[in-house]
Amino acid sequence: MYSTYIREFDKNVALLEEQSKRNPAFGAVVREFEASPRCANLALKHYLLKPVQRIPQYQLLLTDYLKNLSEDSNDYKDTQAALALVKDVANHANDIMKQGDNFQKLIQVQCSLNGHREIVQPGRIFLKEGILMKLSRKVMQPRMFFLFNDTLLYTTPVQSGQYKLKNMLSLAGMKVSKPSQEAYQNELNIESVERSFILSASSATERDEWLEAISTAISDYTRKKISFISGRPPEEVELSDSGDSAPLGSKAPIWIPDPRTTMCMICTCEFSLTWRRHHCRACGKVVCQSCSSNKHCLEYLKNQFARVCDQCFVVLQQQKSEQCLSAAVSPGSRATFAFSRRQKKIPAALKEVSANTDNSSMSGYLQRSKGNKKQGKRLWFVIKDKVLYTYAASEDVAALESQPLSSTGVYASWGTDVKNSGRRIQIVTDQQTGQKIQIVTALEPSSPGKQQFILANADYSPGGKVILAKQEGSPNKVILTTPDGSGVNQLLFASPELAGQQIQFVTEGSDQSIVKPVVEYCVVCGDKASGRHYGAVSCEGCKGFFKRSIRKNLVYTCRGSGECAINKLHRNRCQYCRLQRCIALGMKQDSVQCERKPVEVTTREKSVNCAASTEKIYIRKNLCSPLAATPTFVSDKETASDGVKVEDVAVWRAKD
Amino acid sequence: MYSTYIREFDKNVALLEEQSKRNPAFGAVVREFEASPRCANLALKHYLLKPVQRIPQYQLLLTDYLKNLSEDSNDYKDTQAALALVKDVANHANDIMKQGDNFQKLIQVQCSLNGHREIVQPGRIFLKEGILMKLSRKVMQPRMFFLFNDTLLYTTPVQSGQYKLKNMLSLAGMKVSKPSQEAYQNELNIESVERSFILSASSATERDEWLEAISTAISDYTRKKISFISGRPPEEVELSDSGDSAPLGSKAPIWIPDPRTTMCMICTCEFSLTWRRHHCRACGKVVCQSCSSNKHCLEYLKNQFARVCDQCFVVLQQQKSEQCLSAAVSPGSRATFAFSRRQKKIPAALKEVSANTDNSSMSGYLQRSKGNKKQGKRLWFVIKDKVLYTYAASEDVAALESQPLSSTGVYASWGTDVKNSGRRIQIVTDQQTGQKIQIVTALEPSSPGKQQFILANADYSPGGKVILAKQEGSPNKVILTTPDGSGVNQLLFASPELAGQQIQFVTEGSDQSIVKPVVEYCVVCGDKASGRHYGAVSCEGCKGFFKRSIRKNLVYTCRGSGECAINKLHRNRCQYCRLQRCIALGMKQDSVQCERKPVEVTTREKSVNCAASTEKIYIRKNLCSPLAATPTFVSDKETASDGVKVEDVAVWRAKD
DNA sequence: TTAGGTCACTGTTCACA
DNA sequence: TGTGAACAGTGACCTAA
Repeated sequence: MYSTYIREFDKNVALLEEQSKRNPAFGAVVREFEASPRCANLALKHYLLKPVQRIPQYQLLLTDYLKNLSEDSNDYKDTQAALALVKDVANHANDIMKQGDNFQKLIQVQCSLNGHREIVQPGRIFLKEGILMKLSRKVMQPRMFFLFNDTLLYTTPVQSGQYKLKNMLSLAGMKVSKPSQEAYQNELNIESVERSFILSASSATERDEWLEAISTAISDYTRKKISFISGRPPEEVELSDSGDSAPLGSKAPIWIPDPRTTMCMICTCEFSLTWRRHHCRACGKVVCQSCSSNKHCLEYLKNQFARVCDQCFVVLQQQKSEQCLSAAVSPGSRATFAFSRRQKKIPAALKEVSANTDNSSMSGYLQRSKGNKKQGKRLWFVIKDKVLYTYAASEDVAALESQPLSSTGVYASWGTDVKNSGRRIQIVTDQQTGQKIQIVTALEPSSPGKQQFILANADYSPGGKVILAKQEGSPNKVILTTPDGSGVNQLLFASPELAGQQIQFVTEGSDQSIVKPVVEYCVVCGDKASGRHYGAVSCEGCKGFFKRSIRKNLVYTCRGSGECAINKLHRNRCQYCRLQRCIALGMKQDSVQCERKPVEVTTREKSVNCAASTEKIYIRKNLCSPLAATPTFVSDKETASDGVKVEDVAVWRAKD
Repeated sequence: MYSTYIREFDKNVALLEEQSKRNPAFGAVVREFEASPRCANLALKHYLLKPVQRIPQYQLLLTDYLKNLSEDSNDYKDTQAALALVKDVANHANDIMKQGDNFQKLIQVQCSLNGHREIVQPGRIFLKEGILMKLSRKVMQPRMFFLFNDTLLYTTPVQSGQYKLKNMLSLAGMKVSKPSQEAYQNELNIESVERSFILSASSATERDEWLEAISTAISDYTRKKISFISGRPPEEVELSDSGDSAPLGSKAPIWIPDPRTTMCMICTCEFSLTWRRHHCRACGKVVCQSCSSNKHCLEYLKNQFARVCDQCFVVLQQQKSEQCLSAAVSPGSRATFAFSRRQKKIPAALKEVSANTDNSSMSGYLQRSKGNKKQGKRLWFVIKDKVLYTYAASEDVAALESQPLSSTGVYASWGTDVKNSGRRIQIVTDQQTGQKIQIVTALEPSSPGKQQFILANADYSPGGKVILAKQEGSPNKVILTTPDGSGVNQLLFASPELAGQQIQFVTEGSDQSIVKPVVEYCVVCGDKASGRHYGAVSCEGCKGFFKRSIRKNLVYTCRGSGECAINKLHRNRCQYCRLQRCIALGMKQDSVQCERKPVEVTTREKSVNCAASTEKIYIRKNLCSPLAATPTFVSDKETASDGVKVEDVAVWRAKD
């Protein structure tokens, strides 16, 4: 059914279009349907294509899923089995498709031969046909040849479209060759067990094509025959790929905007909504948002940042990293970096540069990780003249200026591995603004029992320096001094474990009154609570969840038995149980107020705009192409040469 | 090659044998060879069979090997892979073999049909052929039938082995059946889209065979078609229409939680994220959010509301509507309703019931449309004993109780079309709680210049009734009386325009000198006042609001038409109207003093803000967002629009 | 009395997933 | 489009002018 569907797709889409035109009422209904929200701005044709896309999509998805699945996972085996199944189906469909075409051709050949000869044979594949002139006794006679994977039919044209079979030449033992004399550039020799002849094509090109086709067929056939009889596998053929050695991003990509696909070319996810479609600015592929969450500077864009797909991102990072190392050798040069939004640590490359170059500047997005929090805000970092600046976004660079470090009201945070790294970048945040950040140089501990860090000011003036010192025996305390000793403060940790995290600066006198952090935990999920919300001590997450649930009057269902564990990690797994727990633990529905914003006209407006965008037109327009029908399958070279782009389509091979 | 080899095997072995006999010398060589030690006493044909045996043999060996291999073994994975490979090959060969036979058959059929018809189609499988007698006008005529997996060919025999194609009957929509009368045991009926006939087989057995074959083919085809189109695996259960007459929702559905599909089973949209997957609680189908936007009470859930798909929703509504009408006929029974979330008007059914039944109760979600506002909040309404209650959600029903109408502190609101409808449901809100709502019956104006409405109490006792009357000439005034005349109140509108909106009840005696009730209420919102603030009796909320607004010199905008109702419940909805009302009702801006604490230790940051507060800084994060951009605010500098985060810089100005 | 301030607890926002 | 960290607004309660 799958292959039949594909086979008839062209015809059916054409029919739909024709009828839509011919019958205005019908056309209107179709358009109306397409305009309905459920169509998500896609044309009906598009949905007709869905069943075709499904199988390759499943295969890709499962492959990808399996790749990311640990072998211990419960799903692993099932996924493997599923993949095998889908592959089977895909292969089967592919086989059927190919065989369908092939059989059709075989039948056609068989019918065009005078006298019933069984040309149709399982395993026989049609390869090429054409008229060649047979040279005999200086007389040229037209002969029709049909090349199959196991045999060459030698026939004489008799009447329009009919041929008389003269010989079935087995490819076993056949030889083809050019004439020894270069002058006969249209000729080729065929020697077979049954008979041999000299043939002339209409052109040198045609001759070469025949030569190529026949000799390939012979060698394939021979190889298979040998392997079949001997039981050994045939020798591997090298798959050479012509390497384009230009670095990625140096040239504008040839966009691959196949409008027919609604699939991300990396993860194969469906993006029914146009806004989820993106182009990788490096390779041009159509990708979804999550497969192109990174930006990278691209050479051809004058090192401006642009969305790239995850695959290109890795390559680009690698390229830049290499560039950067060479930049590090020659100080004064400028390198620009991009880091993944999800990147949590300072990349090695950045460390490298900052250690080696004194005057060079660099910048990039980094995650600020504060204390023991997993993830901080993504900020734009600039290192310039030993000062590290951060900005909310790269565009802010001009707007903000660095300010000298103040010794009061300052929070310092560092990683737990500080003591291991003699000299590394540290970030100190001005508590008041939360914005300006100065570079801190951590010095080698001057004595074994003492750790010391210098918070340096931008101008490195003595007045701007602050020394953080830690002493053995008092794990909760860190001394904060200015180099001239004018100001001495104590750093009091709530507990020794916090040493590696966050420290609060208090003045000398307030030693006794240790700031006790009253950390409360969410009664629903155990996450850190942000206060009492709707009647229960809870975290921001559960607060928001409860509010949304009540506001929208949502009713959830549990996929399990209504006993799902709700904890920080799994609270999002079951909304039903989470809400149950919220209510059970005292959250009051009455406490949720109604929305403050009464009107939400804007969303409608937005969607209208969206619908009017070019992308919709784009999709439709291109679907009209007659080629649109045969996308998912690339059965063999001839189909591919028909103009279907191979790259953007799921390709798999049938085994022979 | 494998399959070709198998195909030809018999022929070749026969050939070998024949030639051995016919040509004694050849026979002798063969025998000699077979006698040689290398043949190990096996005949040549045994060795010819080897290549055929090889694949199944490999499969058996590998299966056995794997069985005896521990999973830790190095070979385990390789063996698994090898086995998969060999199985593939075997299956492939098998397929090819089968298909070969099938194609041969298809070709044969095609050739036996007069006129070239493309019978050979990939995926088409030959199933059965034979002559059946066609009964028409009591004349029996022989007809040749060819059954395929997707179609039934209906042909007339013309000459030896040739047939004339009369119809290609698609199996889609075809039905076969036995005649109703048992006497016709050789007959069967075929009904198809194209045509139908009564056929007679040569025997009861043959008839049954045909019946079986065709019906199996039909169900297979239908199943495949459904599964192909829907992307779901075919259901195990027969798709018979045999009416399961139990009403929808009376039983828990058999869930159809097929994890493989990413498609909504109604609109076939793709949902790549699991949260978009829903189950219809009535039929169990996996559906998307938009195809299950409605909830309906389900019998098996004790009439609790649960998400149902759009299809079920329609059916359930229909069911309920029928139930309800019968309920209306027999008062005292209870009917429960559900209305679409998007439904904005009271459904006809609800009106019907409320008009006809006195004691029946009903409930459902309705949009409350107030005054000239387009859309209000969606609330759960319950009509019980002529009283209309509203709740935020259906779950609240148990939590709230109706309270008798109080004549003090009550706001009434009605639609502007009141005078046009002689009798309709009106809603009166208790200002204090904003929750309890009583039914109001609007009576036909007793006299042209007089409008009268009755606010009925829950028990319909005379004491509970209040009559609202409006008189020509005094648009700002509405008389409020009890039927017995014991209490007469005046309804004073702030202005005539408010007539359709909000009215405040004051007691009769307070006409001239308004008697202050013990409890004072905020003139702005009607909440309990905490005293006189900035010149007006107001609550803490409005006090604080006014203070903040003046201090920060905030300018708000109304998203409506500047006539938002300001009451306790909704005062936060529109800051613009709230402030307007504050000013209109006498709050003096001059009474707001400057901030008292200019900050000491706490913050340098705050002092910055404070200094700027004279310049009236207001921070709005979402200024960048096009949605939030409101015309009243003017950003101070052009730099702000440059993509710089505006939060730190934006200055908001009053428009005048 | 009626200003002011405080801060727990509402609300909304939006990057991210 | 749900989530939740972050931030903005509200108002009950308190102090003090």
